[in-house]
Amino acid sequence: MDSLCKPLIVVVGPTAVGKSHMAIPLAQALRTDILTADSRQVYRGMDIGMDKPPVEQRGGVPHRLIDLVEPDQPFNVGEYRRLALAEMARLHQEGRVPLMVGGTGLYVRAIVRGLWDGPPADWEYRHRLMDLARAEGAEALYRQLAHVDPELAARLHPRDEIKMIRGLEAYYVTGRRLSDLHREHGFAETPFSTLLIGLTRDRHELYRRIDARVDEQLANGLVEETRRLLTQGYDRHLSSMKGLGYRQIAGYLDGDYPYEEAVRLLKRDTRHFAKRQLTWFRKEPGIVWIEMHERESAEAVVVRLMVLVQRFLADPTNCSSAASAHQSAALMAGA
RNA sequence: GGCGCCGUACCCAAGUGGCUAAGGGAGCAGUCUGCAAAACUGCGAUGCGGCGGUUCGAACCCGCCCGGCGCCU
Repeated sequence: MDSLCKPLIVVVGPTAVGKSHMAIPLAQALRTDILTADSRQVYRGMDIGMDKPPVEQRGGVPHRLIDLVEPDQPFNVGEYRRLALAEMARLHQEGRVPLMVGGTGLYVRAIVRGLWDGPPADWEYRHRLMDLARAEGAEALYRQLAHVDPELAARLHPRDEIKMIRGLEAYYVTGRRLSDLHREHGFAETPFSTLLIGLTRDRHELYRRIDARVDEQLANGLVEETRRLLTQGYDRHLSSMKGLGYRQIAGYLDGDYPYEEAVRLLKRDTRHFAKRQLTWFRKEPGIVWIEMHERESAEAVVVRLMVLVQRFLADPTNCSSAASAHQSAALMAGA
């Protein structure tokens, strides 16, 4: 079993571009599940803010890799990858092509190009480093890192605590330099035969959609959801609560600023996020881009997606198993 | 038509004769291998409504013109 017999279809794009909307008919046609690649939808009870499509809008398509942990439980790429690989193995076993959909670039990359097989987070050690940074400033971390891994230190900004801590942690746990370990891995794995589709649209149009979606989230009860989470004891410094929506609304609920300001900040921060996603995906190799327009119907975009998918499945170098041929036929009939 | 106030970047705005025209907002560009919706980094005026003048030197003073606002007729 080499990667050539493990096809994978991935749909990426910035938030609010319309990924879910496009993915559901595609999943239906492929008779497969949607594997969400979203670092935020893994938290249970965080629905409105994380834009999980409500069950009644999922068209009967099972959504995997969401609602995995409580908001105060740690989660990370490694965990995601383990669970995602298990889901994909299952689907391949059943002769189906997994359809991954999401906006977390790192998670997608860890699936498509693999992940350095390093140690998981050592939180005890991290907290020690965080305390050090708080007491003596980030420069203290930088000095340590420059000592054990000068190459990594040279590449990081002296204020970038998170990445400096990871570098120190890797050295602490493995005794080797993270810069060496990364170089050895190089994101060079090819575990799957992948079709990577990127959805994009005009920036102004995207920003308009973001503004509109934030208004929708608020109308759907984002404030109440945030209040509920805070009441349940999930406080603002949790990684999950620092996600878009909860962070800004919690600020309002705590009296840091008025409601209107929270809304303004949420819209702005979501625009910034979408921009960063585009920056990430822009340099990710192998993405086939589909530019969406307001004037074009969702159905028309789905047809364009289907054409790419059909061509991919029909290519015998990707996978010529009977199952996928069957899927391909179903797709043709549906399109 | 007369008088007064104002005109500095996409927006707000400091500067009222002498270092390279503050600052904020918005925006743009980027980094990323186990917290990634996080975290972190970089970037706007050879120019102050326009044209002349005064001065060694003008966003700043003077004149005319253009535009905006207010009051008067």
